[in-house]
Order: sequence, then structure tokens, then C-alpha cells
Amino acid sequence: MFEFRVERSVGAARAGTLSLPHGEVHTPAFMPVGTYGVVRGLSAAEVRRTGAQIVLGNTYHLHLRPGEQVVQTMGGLHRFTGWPGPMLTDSGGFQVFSLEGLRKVSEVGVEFQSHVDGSYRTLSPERVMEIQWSLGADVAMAFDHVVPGQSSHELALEGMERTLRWLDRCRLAHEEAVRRYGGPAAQTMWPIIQGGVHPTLRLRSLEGTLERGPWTGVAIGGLSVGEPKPVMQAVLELLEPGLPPNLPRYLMGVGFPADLLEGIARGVDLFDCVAATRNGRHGTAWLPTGRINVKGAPLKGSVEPLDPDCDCETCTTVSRGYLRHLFVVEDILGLRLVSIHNVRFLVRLGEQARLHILDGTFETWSREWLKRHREGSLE
RNA sequence: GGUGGGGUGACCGAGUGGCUAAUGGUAGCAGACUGUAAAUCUGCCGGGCUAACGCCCUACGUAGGUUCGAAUCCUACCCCCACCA
Repeated sequence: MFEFRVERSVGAARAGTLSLPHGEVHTPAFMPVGTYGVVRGLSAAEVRRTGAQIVLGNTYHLHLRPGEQVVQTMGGLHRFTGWPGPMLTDSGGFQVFSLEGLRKVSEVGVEFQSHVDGSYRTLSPERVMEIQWSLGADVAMAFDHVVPGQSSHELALEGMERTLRWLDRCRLAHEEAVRRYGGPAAQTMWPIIQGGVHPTLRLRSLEGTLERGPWTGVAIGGLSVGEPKPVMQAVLELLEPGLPPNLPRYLMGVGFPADLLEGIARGVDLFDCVAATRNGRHGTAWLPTGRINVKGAPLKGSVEPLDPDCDCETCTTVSRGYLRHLFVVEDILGLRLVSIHNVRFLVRLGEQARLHILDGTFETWSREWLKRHREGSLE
């Protein structure tokens, strides 16, 4: 269990298979985000039909609503959501970053003021691991301290070192849970590398993380939080040689289509991002030639499919003109259909990358794909 | 026919002498969104010129008038609504 097998690599890019209690994940792969136990707007069956292999949930959000005990009583996150496949829960570390202003970080943990009702909740590394154990995903993430992308050396150092100290506590708490409640096959925990945009801090975080191993996977966090894209890519290039080849690498919170290919080329195996569904709800759809505003006047009356190259439910059943109409009249179906397309788009991008890695043509294919995509985006 | 009320930018609707190209809202148009405080947020929204500051033109039913200055006051006319004949 929790085994990762690399089937082939081309440069730094890898095609692999991750074995988890609830199934296998063929990589590279995009994981849709289902913060509250739902990939916003989509049923489990619809998510399944996008080809997604693994879905995320969020510790902080599920702790607030409905509460991890409720989920546990109802049979765990898989039964709760009707998604029988692999799942991963994020620790709430990202909320330390995104809820800035609603939280106070200390060594013990983070005091959040709930965005739901204003009540104060404290999340510590121990508490976070308990909650994630109760939720019961295949993979739990360590509780980390994410700082903004442009953070000073001082702040990034603080976040990075705290993340390492918390990692020790997370590990103990997770091992305790495994010992007390279940076999080692039930859930694994992955650490998260921090360090902002500072190379020395990133390398220290990598080193500190690995020496606390062994692990079954490693995540790279604190990217795509405001730093320029070349900086993110440089961090990936910096870390790649030091990452154990036999572990899946998960780049947290990334990304847009181009980010996936750029990440895969730099050795990343797993991605997650809310942009597919958020942009879907907001009316932006990804295309091989860039992106399109589904609400835009030019789509009025168009009988073309959203993306003629796409095999998703949306593109094979309705027209651009109808999708635009759904947004104009504000029917939820429009949000859902574009979300379905965007998720399928990223999932399929992962599938395509995998095939091209397996047959050795990844670099050429990726270059061409990015060229076409970026040229379209300039329109 | 009489009396009263009313006609404002695509629509609804404020404004009752200068701070008014004219508050708001809707519709429309565009942009943003990366481990989800997001079916959200931001910008534009009479026309023309400008990269921009800005300049010019046309506008508050129609036509005149008063005034340094009018969507706002006066006169006539047109149209709508209510009530009375």
C-alpha cells in the first residue's frame, strides 16, 4: 500500500502509478478540489466521468461543517461523499495563508476565527491529524505554515522552520492515530516543503523534510501564492534533483493548464487547483488555443461546441450559444457544465502527458501544446 | 370638454436655477480568478478625438422665452394616467 512505481521518465518528467487503499492513481494527474466534500457543483458520478482518479477535501472546512465526527459517524469521507476512489485531505495549512486577518499563528497552532459564524477555532498539528484521521482520506497532509509568495527571507524562514517543527508533531500524532485506531494501511501522511521563493530556505526545507522520513509522498507547497511564474519554475528545478525518485511529488494548489505541463516537465506527478471549478462557475473555459469567456457576446447564437477537441459531457452535448444563454439567465447548469469541461480538460491534459511520457514524445508534444495554448491566450 | 398628476440617458427611477454628461438600480460590455471566506470581485457604460491629462458635440416630450447660467422658472403645443362630465 502507498507504493509508487515510476513506469518511465523523460528528462525529469515521469509517468507512474500510485497505489492507495481506495484505488490506483496513474500519474501525472490532476486532482479536482472538493473542499467541503464536493467538487463544487458536480456529483460524484460527474466527477468520475471527467476521468478524475482522486479527489481532495479540506480539514478546516469539513471541521467547521459538518464536523469530522459527523463525517466519521456517516462512514468516513468516502461514504459521506459517495466517491469510492482515492481521496486526499488538505490540512488547513493553506487557510493560514488565505484567511490572513481571520487567524493568529503561534507555535502551538493557529487560532482561526470561523468565516462561517465568527467562532474561534484552534487548529494544532495534533488536532489537524486527528480530524484528518476521522475524515478518513487515503492521504492526509501535514499541517504547514504557508506565507505569501513575496515574503521576506525572515518571514519565509519562520514559516519554513515552523512547518518542520509541526511536521514532527504531525508525524507523532499520525502514528499515534494509526496505532490506536487502525492498521497502517488505512491512511498515510505526506509532508510539505516550504521556504517561499528563497533557494536556501527551500533546500533546507527539503533536507529537513527528508531526514524526518521515510515518507510515502512529498508535497511542494507555498507556490502560486503571488510569486512570478518563472520563480515558481525555478523552485521546482531547484528541488527536483533532491527529491527521491520513488516518491510521488505533489505540487499543491497548481494550476492552470500551462502550469501542469511546466510542472510535469520539472518532475511533478500530482496537481490540484480550484481554478477549474471556480473559473467554470465564473464563466471562463480553457481551450487548447487558450481560454474563452463563455459569457461573451461573440458566443451568442454559436452552434459550435465549446471545445471541438474535447470529449467531455459538455462539449459533446451542448453548443457555445446554449452555454452562454445559461450564464445570461443565471441557471446553475451553465456553471456546472463549464466546470465539468474545465475539470475534464485538466484531467485529460494529465492523461495526454502520461501517454507522451510513456512513448517518449513528451518534450516535443508539450512544447507544441504550450505554443498553441499561449498564442491563443494573447488574443 | 373639465380638474389634477406626469413625460429624465436601452429600461426603471432620483434630481426641482450653477457643485449635472446628470445619484441609484437593472440590462449590456470587458477583465480578474492557482492546496475555495468566491454561482465572486473589479472596471466601463450618450457620441467623437486622445496613449493619457483633456477637448469638442449632442442631451432631461416639442418649440419658444426669462436668466450671466435652465432637466429645474415662464408660455404654447404634443402625448400618457386618474377622476369628473
